[in-house]
Amino acid sequence: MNQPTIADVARAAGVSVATVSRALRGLDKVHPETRERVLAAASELDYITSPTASGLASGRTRLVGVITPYMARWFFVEVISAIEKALRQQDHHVLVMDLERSEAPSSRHSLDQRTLFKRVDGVVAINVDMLDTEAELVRQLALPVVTVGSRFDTAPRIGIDDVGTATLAADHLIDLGHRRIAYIGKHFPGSAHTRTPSERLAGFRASLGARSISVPDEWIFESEWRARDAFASALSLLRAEDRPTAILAASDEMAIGALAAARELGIRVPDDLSIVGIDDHELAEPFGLTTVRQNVVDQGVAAAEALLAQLGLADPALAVDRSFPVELVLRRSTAAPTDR
Amino acid sequence: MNQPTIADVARAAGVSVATVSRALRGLDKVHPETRERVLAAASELDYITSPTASGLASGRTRLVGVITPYMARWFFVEVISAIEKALRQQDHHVLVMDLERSEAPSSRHSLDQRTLFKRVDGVVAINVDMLDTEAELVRQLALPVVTVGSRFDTAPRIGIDDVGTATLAADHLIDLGHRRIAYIGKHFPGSAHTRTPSERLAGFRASLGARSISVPDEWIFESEWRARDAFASALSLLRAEDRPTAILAASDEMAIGALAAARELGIRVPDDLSIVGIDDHELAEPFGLTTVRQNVVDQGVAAAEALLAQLGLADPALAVDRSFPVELVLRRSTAAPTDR
DNA sequence: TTGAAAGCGATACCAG
DNA sequence: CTGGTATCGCTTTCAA
Repeated sequence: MNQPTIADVARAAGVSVATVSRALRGLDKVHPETRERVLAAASELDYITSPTASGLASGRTRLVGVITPYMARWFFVEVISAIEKALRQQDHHVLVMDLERSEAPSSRHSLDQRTLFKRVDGVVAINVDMLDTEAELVRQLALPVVTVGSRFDTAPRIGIDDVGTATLAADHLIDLGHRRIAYIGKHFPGSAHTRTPSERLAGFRASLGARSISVPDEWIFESEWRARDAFASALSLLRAEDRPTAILAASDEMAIGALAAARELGIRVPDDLSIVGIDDHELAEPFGLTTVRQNVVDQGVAAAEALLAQLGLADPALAVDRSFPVELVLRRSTAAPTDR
Repeated sequence: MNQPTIADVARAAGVSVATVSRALRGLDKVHPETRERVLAAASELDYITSPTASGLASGRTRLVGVITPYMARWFFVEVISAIEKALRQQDHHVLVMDLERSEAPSSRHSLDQRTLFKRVDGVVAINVDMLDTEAELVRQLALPVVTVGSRFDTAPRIGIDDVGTATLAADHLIDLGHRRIAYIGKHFPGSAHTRTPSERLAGFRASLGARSISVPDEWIFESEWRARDAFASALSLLRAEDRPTAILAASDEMAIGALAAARELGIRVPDDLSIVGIDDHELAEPFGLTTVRQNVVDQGVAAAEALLAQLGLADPALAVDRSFPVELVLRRSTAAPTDR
């Protein structure tokens, strides 16, 4: 079945294509009665505007690029999903660009013109540190940008206070009486995702520093932000003769890995070891993990709004930095250290 | 900076736009020397074909719609990520359409013409049962389709043998000596995702039936396929006076929920209870979960290939059903039942 | 092998 | 408020 074009609608409604275009897009300066007739004809014919044609003519594709260092991780997929749903409500679609290079986890793919030019109206960058060439490209294309977590030029940044979040978690451990605290989640050099990891580590250090508590370097673990790697780190940490009484993991996925490691070694949580995470991942509750909760959906929606605002499709006041609150959630993985 | 158009390249190379178009797309009937000149001019100018214009003229958008009942779940995000990467290598992009309706988990969004018409060249449907209207629409638009898991008309279907997979897991429990086995993961009526759940349940029943083992209805749990819900189900199951010696969870996420429930109740795994899952989720290894492994990346790549094949961009022989092997992975969550 | 020109299906400016 | 028409940038006959 051949799809009808705007000309068909015009003919059916007895008006010009120009009028159809206006009527359909809800522009003013169209007589209500005329609009009525156009709408009727359009729905009668099952007419749908061709995105390609309208894109070519208007220069807007209604497509938004979402750039991410990896998509298959809790925070990332949750936020992408929220962005996608929010944008779809405004008739926009998401083009995911996963920079992860499975063959070589520490390096990553880069963006090129082909990916961006005329393809998308704007970009949401989720916790990616743009390469110089990418940044240059984005600036050159003058694409509206919103970031989640990381920073880019003066683009609106949506996120949480990562330093404060980690401080909150560390303070909790200290308040319980812990003084021997390890940290899992320092980023690898050359990672595509560095801002959040380094800020959380900074928050951890700030908290301990404020109470003059010191941490040996071997207790600060570089780790990919996922359970598997944290599991390995925690295993080696907990097998050592001299082990900490508490672990702060920079994400719940890592905290759960640490939990599994403790379980593996027969170390009781929280009796022998306290573990605190950050995120409030779906598994945190079933596993009784104490954590600092952040609301990812809110952040995704905010990112979508900030982008739409820059596209002139939402209140311009929404195109600003927004920092969302976090909250300590006490469960059963933390307790006062046992004297020994 | 204004982006150069095909006319600029033509001028620079001293040929017509038609020739530029051919040369750039690698069509034959272009003199090697001419092509050389065109390519040089194009790269000199940093020329990039406008996807919108080329889309309008050719009718191909190089966009593929990926339809999914939810994107923020292990299997789904992993397969989407694989599809996206595979397609990007062929210069195609993915438009994710997440049908999940957060307000009302049991219902879902539906696709409409706006989403599909002229927007995408083809569709990959991941475990979605299409509504009649959607199916009708897709047929009407004559869009190439590939499915992962579920079925659609005669479209190539990529997946595993779900019945056999569940049978394999159940057989393992039975072989260990279990006769009192519960199942978590029956789908809710009205769910958007039914085929895999019902096939796995069928596999479970087939396995037990073959040995004349019966299961009380209360031991078959309806559950959303995620840890949280399985946790709740397992809790009520394990609190009962009369409880099973083993649980088969239709996915690892649910198995992990069950693991947490056992831990919560002080039930030892595998001593007092065996748990087996399906998937080989990232957390399966750290938690020592016995499971049936499926390779999701392979399936994603295969789906991308099957779609590209239908678009004439890959070996036509790839546009066929493909069933991938699964494998039982023994870990520490299963053992012979203890007499009592 | 190459070029000229007719679309592709809208948008948006300029008149009326 | 409505219509005519140039334009967006490329693809694709049709001729040469």
